[in-house]
Amino acid sequence: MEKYKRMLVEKGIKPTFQRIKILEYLEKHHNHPTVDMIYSALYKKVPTLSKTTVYNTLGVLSKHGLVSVLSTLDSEAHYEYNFNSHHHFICKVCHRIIDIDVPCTFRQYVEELGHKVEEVHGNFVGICKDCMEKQYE
Amino acid sequence: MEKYKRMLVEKGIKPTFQRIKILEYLEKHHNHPTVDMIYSALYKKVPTLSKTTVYNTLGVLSKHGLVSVLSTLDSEAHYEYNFNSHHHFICKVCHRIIDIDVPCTFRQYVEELGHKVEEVHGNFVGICKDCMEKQYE
DNA sequence: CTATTAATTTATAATCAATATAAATTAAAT
DNA sequence: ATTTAATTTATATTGATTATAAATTAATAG
Repeated sequence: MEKYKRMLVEKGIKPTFQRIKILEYLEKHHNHPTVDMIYSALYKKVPTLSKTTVYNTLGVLSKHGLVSVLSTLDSEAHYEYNFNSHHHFICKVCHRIIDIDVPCTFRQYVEELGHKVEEVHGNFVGICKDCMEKQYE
Repeated sequence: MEKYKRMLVEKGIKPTFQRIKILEYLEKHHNHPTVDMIYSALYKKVPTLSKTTVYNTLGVLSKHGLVSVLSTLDSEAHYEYNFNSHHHFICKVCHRIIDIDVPCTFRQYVEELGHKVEEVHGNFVGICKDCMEKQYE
């Protein structure tokens, strides 16, 4: 709790119970959750929680760079804790999102074109290893 | 017209007037349009066109690999004609999507992890050159 | 410690892109 | 020319997100 409270205060965000719990959830679960997943998971521990608060909090956290919104083609937005820069593999079969730890090699090139790059989103879309293997069982 | 008709027939898609016009629009306009943009542009020439048809057609075309859906954080989906593989720069200020002609260097690495890669989406998000220059005028 | 003020949370309603449905139209094939 | 199947269209519905306003909570001053 204290850890997350400090992180929020450092960014100038009022550390409410709900915000602490949502930030904690995202830091501990690297499952790229949707609003609904976060809400369902925290509802047990924070029974008064409302979905609007999850939306609001994710907005605040991402505005301050603590979390990122992923660029997926899913109808629901997926979020992740901003622990380091990496790419994603999105499986068309099981819909899992898998972290791919490669750096972006073109950021500087794009900056040299005159654009200011603030975020890099790299997605590989296809069929993940597990689903490929299941096809041949 | 004939060119687009042939492309559709080759893919086994029935070449209706609406589909030909939508494919033609996408091949000629590299503005990464939304459904609404396509509908508004074609409405003049195809007055009976309905938005549902634009949705359906884009679904058919992307299923057959003629067009791609972009991974943006926008509420509306953006489409593009599949002329070659490239990345995108998305401007937070003017919301333009700019083609960035760089290849993806990690596709093979991801394949080696055991995942089957079918699409690669690379997005740089930030402030484009034009908007950066306008800030200092 | 209490009261005041401002911010946050919550419940509810509204929005809007996308999809589902079914009737009307068109195209393909005999 | 007729039948059949596919496509288009109009309409209704869905569902994620946002807007609004009331209730609650947190921060601050007295």
